[in-house]
Amino acid sequence: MQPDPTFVEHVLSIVESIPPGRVMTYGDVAGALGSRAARVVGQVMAYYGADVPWWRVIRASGHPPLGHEHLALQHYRSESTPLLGVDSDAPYRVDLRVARWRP
DNA sequence: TGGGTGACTAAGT
DNA sequence: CACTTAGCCACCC
Repeated sequence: MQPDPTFVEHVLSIVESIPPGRVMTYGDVAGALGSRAARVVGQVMAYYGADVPWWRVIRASGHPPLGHEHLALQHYRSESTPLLGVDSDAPYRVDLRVARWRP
């Protein structure tokens, strides 16, 4: 059961176009497709994101996908992605003001 | 055809 | 700054 690949292909294409050290929000990816289906982008990532740098796609709040915070953090430190709150015990978050990628 | 779902977002408390 | 509410849209049964 394969959904229409058009939407998925576009999502994956955009995610792959995000350079290291930069991130995009789900809403931005959806907007790049001319749609507002931010939630669908998340669903696509959950199922097809295995082969793309999914950690470069985060929420508008700067928090990484739930359940993958630790794994995402490893990638962020590896790519020198701007992080906030990493110095404290509280959950970290990406500095969208700097790391947000604008095509 | 219709209703439920979710790796979301923006606005209000 | 953290939690709640309503609105969204494509996918699935």
